[in-house]
Amino acid sequence: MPRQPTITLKAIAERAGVSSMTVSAALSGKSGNVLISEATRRRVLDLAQEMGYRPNVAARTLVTGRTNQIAFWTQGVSNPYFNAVYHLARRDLRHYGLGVTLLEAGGRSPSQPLANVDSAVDGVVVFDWPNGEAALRETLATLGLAHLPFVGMGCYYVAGEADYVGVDLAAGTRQAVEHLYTIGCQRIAYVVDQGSHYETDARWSAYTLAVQRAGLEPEYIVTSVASRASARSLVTEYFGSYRDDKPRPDGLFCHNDVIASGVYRGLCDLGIRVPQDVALVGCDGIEDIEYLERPLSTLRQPAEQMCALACQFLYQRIQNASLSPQQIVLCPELIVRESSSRELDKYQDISQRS
Amino acid sequence: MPRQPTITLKAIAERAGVSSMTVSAALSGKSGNVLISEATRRRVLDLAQEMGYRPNVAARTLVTGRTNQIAFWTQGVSNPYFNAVYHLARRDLRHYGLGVTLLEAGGRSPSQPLANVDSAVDGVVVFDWPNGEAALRETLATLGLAHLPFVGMGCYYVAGEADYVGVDLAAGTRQAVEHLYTIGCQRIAYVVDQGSHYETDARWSAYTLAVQRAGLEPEYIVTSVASRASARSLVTEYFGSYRDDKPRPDGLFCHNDVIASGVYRGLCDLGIRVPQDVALVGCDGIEDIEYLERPLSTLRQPAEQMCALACQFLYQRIQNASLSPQQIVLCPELIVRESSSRELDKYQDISQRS
DNA sequence: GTGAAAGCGCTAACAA
DNA sequence: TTGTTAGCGCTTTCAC
Repeated sequence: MPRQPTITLKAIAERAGVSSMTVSAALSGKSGNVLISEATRRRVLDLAQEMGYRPNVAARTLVTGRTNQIAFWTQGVSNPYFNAVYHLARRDLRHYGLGVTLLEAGGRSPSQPLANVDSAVDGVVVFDWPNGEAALRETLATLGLAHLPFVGMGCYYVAGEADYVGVDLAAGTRQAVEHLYTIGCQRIAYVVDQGSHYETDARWSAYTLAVQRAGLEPEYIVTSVASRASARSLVTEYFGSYRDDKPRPDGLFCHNDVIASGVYRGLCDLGIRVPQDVALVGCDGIEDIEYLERPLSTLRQPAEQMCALACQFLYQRIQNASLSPQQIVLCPELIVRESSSRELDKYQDISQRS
Repeated sequence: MPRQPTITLKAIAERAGVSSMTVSAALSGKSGNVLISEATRRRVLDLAQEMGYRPNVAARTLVTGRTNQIAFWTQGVSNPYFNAVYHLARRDLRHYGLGVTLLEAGGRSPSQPLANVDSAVDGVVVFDWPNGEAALRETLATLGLAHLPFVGMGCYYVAGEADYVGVDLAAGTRQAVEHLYTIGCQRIAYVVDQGSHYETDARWSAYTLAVQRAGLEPEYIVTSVASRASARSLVTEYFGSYRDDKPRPDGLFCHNDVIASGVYRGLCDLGIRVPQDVALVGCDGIEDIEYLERPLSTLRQPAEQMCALACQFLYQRIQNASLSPQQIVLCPELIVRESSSRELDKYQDISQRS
């Protein structure tokens, strides 16, 4: 690789007739005990501009020990909600001058990615990590990163020593179930995928409780993976096997919106009407479920606020490791759209228009 | 920041009773002229494992001049198709031991991001860059990165000296238009956003030509931005203002699937039936348009193959800068779904079922 | 205000 | 097969 003629501090220093240290100080605008005269600063700045100087990040990192890179640690990458959150966090971190490296933790332990190509980072944003703080710290320790600042973010959170921004899906789920009950659903099921460790999920327990409190029987519809296709075929199978004389769910709360949209399609396949025959509520708040012929209700997570706070917490901790833990829990918002609207008559009309 | 006790090569060397250079060679498995005995190698490897050694990437980069990081350069980040492509490329590059830094070029010149926090990279994947190779090289030169290897990828490509993997949307667009014509559309319009420099876009010109060749009049429906919301409101306005006695488009080819799904929703709003009243074809092949009540036809881009080839080309160029340019053009695939199906009778039935 | 010297952790060259 | 030396480009410390 033809390494192109690198413009170093020294090169600028020579042309400016000063030492390379002076150039460094001038460029970095140090307000420490080192002061550079306005004249030299200008001269150096102009020269750097003119010569097209670009600092060597590796050299700087080597001596300062700071990379200005943050790892964004996630379980999976194939969900629109993840992408929305990821890009929000990227933007927030950029405001702090921090770049982002995406870390996809295959299974429960992301040791592989962290240990690999991914360059060193100054901190980690841990998104929707379901295994608790202890396990997280242990994993980090295994990687020799015990002291690496991190912030938890998302719907899994437990009180601990770490900074986190939680989202209280239990409260939201309760709301969603009550909503379904209120509009008249008598058999409310929960659609979830196996991979979601769903027995320890706040949605699962909150759903179970809420349904029981309403005097109904919980019913779990479990698909193998959290994909649209999988949810669709599951629904076709599950609902397709019902006879007319047997009761079937008339309200579905879905673990997330991707599942919900697969479920919706599955119901379409069977000619089951939403919301008249089955009402549907998803979770997350991804954009595309709003654009279905029958827009889906959802439990919208406060992604913007969550990211903003988490990035702020992390930035502050990087600046000052001895800060006391910052922990906050946000609430999702139940967005009621046509898929679970009580004004059934209205939709009866519309569905007959064609 | 309490810098934790770093495990360096030297530390391992001392414990192993060898020089740090030996350790370096043993760990990197050098097959060059430097050979390490199997015994020392084992000892060093075990020790490194035991002490939890993690190489200092910055130091390595400083001396080798290689970061093993690739910049993924894109125009915008808010499109599901982009996300799909991005993650595909990430995976492909990881196979080559390369990490990825996402570079979002705000306007036409991404100088800002490249010059900023983003660490140095060994190469660039340029995705759907509409401004041509010359402009690209110029931009790189401005940044002092004239010799940085890059590969172009996507639907904008022109013959030149650079490696690229193109997608021939002109051919695909022709197919799409002909398809719409074949199923009986007599007034086929093109829905596009202003930001897409659409007059220089292959889709635009191919659409225009194909429509004219069919003896029809081109009609451009132009929205301000490429968002679902914008497309939806545009359609509501555009079609809402038509009287029954005036002809209106009965076939729409959309610049991309995001626009298509907004258009679809807008048509729903107006009670216009798809495909009976208006047939719809999008472009890209994002997943969620397959899950609408009326799945959308689309011009599916060969994202997997495109990414695989582009990453391969880039990797090879990084290894060997003097390779002759590798250029290839792939074809999109027209996927016909219900939104433009000719079996209108069938859908007539379905739409009356409720 | 500025400069000189040292060194971050690693690898490339050469010598042994 | 292994060790020695040098240096990547930058910042930090301390002396001037």
